[in-house]
Amino acid sequence: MNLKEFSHRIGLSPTTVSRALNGYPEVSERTRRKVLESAERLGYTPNSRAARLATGRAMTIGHILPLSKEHEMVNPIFSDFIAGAGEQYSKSGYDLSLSVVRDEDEAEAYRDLATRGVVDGVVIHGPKIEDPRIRLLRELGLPFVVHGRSSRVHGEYNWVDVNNRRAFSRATEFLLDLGHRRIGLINGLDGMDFATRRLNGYGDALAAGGIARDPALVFSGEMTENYGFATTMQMLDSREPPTAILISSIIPAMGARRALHDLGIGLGDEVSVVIHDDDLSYFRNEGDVPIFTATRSSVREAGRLCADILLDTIRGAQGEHRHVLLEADLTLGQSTGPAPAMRHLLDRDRTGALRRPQTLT
Amino acid sequence: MNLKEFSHRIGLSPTTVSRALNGYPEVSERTRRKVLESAERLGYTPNSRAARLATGRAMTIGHILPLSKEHEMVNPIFSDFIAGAGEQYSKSGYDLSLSVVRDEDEAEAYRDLATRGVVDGVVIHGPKIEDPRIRLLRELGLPFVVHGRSSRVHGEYNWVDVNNRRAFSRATEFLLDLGHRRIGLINGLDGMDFATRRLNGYGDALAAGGIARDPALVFSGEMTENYGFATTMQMLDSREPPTAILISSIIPAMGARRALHDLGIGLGDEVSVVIHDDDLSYFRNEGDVPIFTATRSSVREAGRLCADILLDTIRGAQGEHRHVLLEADLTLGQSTGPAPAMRHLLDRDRTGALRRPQTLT
DNA sequence: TGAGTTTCTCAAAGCGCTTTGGGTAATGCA
DNA sequence: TGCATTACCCAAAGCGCTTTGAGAAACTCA
Repeated sequence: MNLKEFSHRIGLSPTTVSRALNGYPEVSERTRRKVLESAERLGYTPNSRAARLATGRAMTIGHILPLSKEHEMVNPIFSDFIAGAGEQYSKSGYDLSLSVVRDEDEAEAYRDLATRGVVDGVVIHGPKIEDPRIRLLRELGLPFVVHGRSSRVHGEYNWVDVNNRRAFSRATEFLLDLGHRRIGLINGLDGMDFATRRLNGYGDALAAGGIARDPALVFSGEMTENYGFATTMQMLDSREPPTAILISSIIPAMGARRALHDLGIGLGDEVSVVIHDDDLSYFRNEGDVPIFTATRSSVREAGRLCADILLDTIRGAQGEHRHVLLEADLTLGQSTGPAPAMRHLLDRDRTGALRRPQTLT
Repeated sequence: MNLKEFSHRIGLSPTTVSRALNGYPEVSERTRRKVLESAERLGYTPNSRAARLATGRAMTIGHILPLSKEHEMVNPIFSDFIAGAGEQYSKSGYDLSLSVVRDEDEAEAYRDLATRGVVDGVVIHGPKIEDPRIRLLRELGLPFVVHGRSSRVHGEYNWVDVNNRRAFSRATEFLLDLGHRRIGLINGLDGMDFATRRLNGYGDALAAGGIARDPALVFSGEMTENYGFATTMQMLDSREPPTAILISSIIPAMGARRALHDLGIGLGDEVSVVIHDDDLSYFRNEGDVPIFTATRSSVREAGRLCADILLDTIRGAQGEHRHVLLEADLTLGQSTGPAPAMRHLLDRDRTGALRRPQTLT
């Protein structure tokens, strides 16, 4: 049923019905109630395609998911972020459009969304240093918000980010305080802005502690379980293995744990691990004492915040740009302990003795 | 720039331009080429909002992601499925619309998509036994495809599913052949169709092997890492622990492995594990010898297939329904070995001796 | 060359909504 | 009661495309 027929049936003009449905003040409350109720009863819902053409608004937010040919990876945090953002869109009557494209087509995809007029704004995921998408979207005049930030980009833009530098410097400091001197870093892909900030945070703390950075202890790569396994193996197999490792996500941390177990090295005992925990719904680092000591920041919450900011921007809060910098809290888990100071003097115990919950506070 | 202006600029009528762009035969190849090239040069792209209204097609496929209040979980396979499906949509010029809703609002969400006319078809995720969504979509007359199947639903519909029953009976048989007699099952949520089929496959094989099913060895729940950990702990802590465990996904399998390690029980040695592996991009069960023995079926491929079928249906292949039943291949990994036949006679070795790669074939 | 075909092009009528710019009925006030 | 307000309601003109029905131009072929 369309508006014409519906309004005719209930004895009103299309104008009045449209106004009633869209909350315009020119219609009496009594009429509005009547219209709403009749719509419910007769099962009338306005056709969005027509409304979108008439208003010029798409009532849709775009997200682009680029897949590279080499590592055909979907970022595991993507689904939780989307869940958070999508929740907010629904509340505001917006739809979410997801475009899956090859990464070399990404710029074209944004351009396409803009000129086809199918979205009112977009979210930029996984910004790199000096990310070209920001400039592109400015040119296109399409509202956007960045999940993360992009260093070396001039000018203001909307973003929601975790204080990655601070989180990783804190985590490193914490390990230093425990007496660790050789600390590994299993980081995200090189060039990703967040990875750079984390590396800087790690560097800050080491420098403050008067410790030279050892390139052999720093890794960057796609954050898979196997990546965590392989890098941990490599580090521990070296002449001077670390006594502690920082890991950028819980997924490679699972791999790191596997490596430790395979080598019969006690986690939180012989080797300490601190992770960054995005609080993924299917992979919670929880329990009375969480498995991992972690800097935590919910990516789903970040999704909600991004959505709110973007919707505000679209609804006319022109001019000023909005930023949210989330501080990650450091939560103590079972994966950290004092550095085994005498370790290099002892024969390594490879029986994989049971790790006991820590009593540190 | 709109069609009117563009066509005027290049000295043609809007009709001709539209036909040229949409591949109608009434326009000469020379003209078409000229139009396409001019569009490229002048940066003209048709406004999709207008096209959608005019054609009555939304050129969009809907996916609904329900979140329940209790376990606010996003299925970890969701992103990979979407990546597969989205790839196909892009190729065919379709958009993907994702609605995040509370699960009690799910039916309403489908109804809404249909009456608002914003999608041409939808994909049903995670069907339950006798899933009401199938009937609803039939009533709404909205084309759909189910990722999975729904038992006890009458009549035909499009679906793509893994042969879960066969996969799990094979996996169970495999364990029986290795001499295991007490086999646990860590399954998906009760009521999910796939979980039921897997349970049946497990039951089939046990029955064929003349083994009684022990309820204490069967678990169902949301497939998180912690769930795998907790259930494994519980089983192994019992009077008669299993010597082998079947696990419905690699995520709880990570938890199971953690439990085994915490207890100092050798994986693939004292306790064998077979998983179902959805071949998630960030969680590959790979290596020369994969970590886990697994029944594998790529969920991303399932996404592609669902998309293809749905697009075909929308483009008019009326009448016959299409089904794809994927067979999962059983790949041997390091997590299985012969049942420790004498195990109950011996004092359990809790030193967590290093597991060595198996030589089984 | 001219009739019959084929090829290309066009004007105009929708698609189903929103929104402008009046109009009419109801209300308030003297 | 009469006039000015206010509260409602309506007809009609878009939004930018697609598509129909028909006309003009360009070819055939004898």
